[in-house]
Amino acid sequence: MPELPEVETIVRRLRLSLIGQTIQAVQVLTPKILHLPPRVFVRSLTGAIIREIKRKGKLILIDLGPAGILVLHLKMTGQVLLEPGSTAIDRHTHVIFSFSPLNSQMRYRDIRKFGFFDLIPGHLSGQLPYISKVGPDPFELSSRKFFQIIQSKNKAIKSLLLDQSVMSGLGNIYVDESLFQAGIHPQTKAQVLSPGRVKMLHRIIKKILSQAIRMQGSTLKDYRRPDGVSGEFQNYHQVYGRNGHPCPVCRSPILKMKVASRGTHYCAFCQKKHSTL
DNA sequence: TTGCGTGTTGGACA
DNA sequence: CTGTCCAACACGCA
Repeated sequence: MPELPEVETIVRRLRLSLIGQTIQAVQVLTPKILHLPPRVFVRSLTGAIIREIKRKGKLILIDLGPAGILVLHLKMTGQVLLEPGSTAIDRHTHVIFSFSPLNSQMRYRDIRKFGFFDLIPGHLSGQLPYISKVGPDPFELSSRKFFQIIQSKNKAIKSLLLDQSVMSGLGNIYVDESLFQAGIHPQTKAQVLSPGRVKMLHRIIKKILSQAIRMQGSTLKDYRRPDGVSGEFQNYHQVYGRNGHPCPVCRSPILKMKVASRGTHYCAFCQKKHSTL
C-alpha cells in the first residue's frame, strides 16, 4: 500500500536518524530481495556513509556518495523499520543494516517479498537511467503541465493516474479518494475532462496527499512508520474500502467495481463521466 | 479446506 | 496506443 504519502513519511523519518551514519554491516537473509548478487551488495555498502535520502515517486533513494545510490521499492507490503539490534527478527525480515555510531538497525521487512533493493552507480544530481522512467509527482507539476499530461492520453483517468511513468506517487487508494473529491467517474476518458475540472483535480490530489502526509500515511494492514507506528489517514478515507457505506456527500451507497483490473470505489451520483466546470 | 481478494508493477497478449 | 490478465508471494477471510 505504500504510495507517495507513506513513502514520504518513511523518508522523512529515516533522514532524521540516518544522515551521516556509516553502514557498519549488512545482513542479507533473503537474496531474492536484491537486484544484484548479495556479496557485491554487502561489499559495496559496508563502510559507506549515508549522505542524503530522497523520494522519487514511490521509490526511496539513499545517496551513498561514491558507493552509489541505494534504491528501494516497497511494492505492496514492504516495511522499513528502525529497531534496536536486540529486537527479535521474524521470518519476514529480509535485509538488516547496522550503523555506526547509531545503535538502531534499519530492517527491511516484506511479507509478500515483491519489494527490492538495487544499487546503482552515479550521483543524485546526475541523470539516473534507472530512475528516469518514473514521471514527476503531482507536487512537481505545474498546473499547465498537469493539464498537458491529462489531455495527451485517451485512456480512463484512473489508469492514467496510476501510470507511474506518466505521473508518479499515486496508487489505488489516493486515486479513488482524489477522483471522488473531484467528482470524476474513474472510467472517464482523460481527454474529455475540461481544463477547469483538471485544474480542480490537480488541486485536490495535492491537498489529499498533503493531508495524508500530515497524518503519516494510511495503514490498511501492513504499512508502518519506521518506528512501527501505524498511519492515521485511513480514518479519513471517504470511499476507499467503504463500499456499502453511505457517500459522505449524498448518502447513496459507495459502489465498488473493476477499473484497469483494480478494485475501484466510487459514488455513482457524485462522480459523473462527463464533468464540466 | 478451498478459493478469493489484496496495496505494485512490468510484461504478455488481443 | 489501449485494455485486460497474470505473475511475483503471503495472508486474512468467507
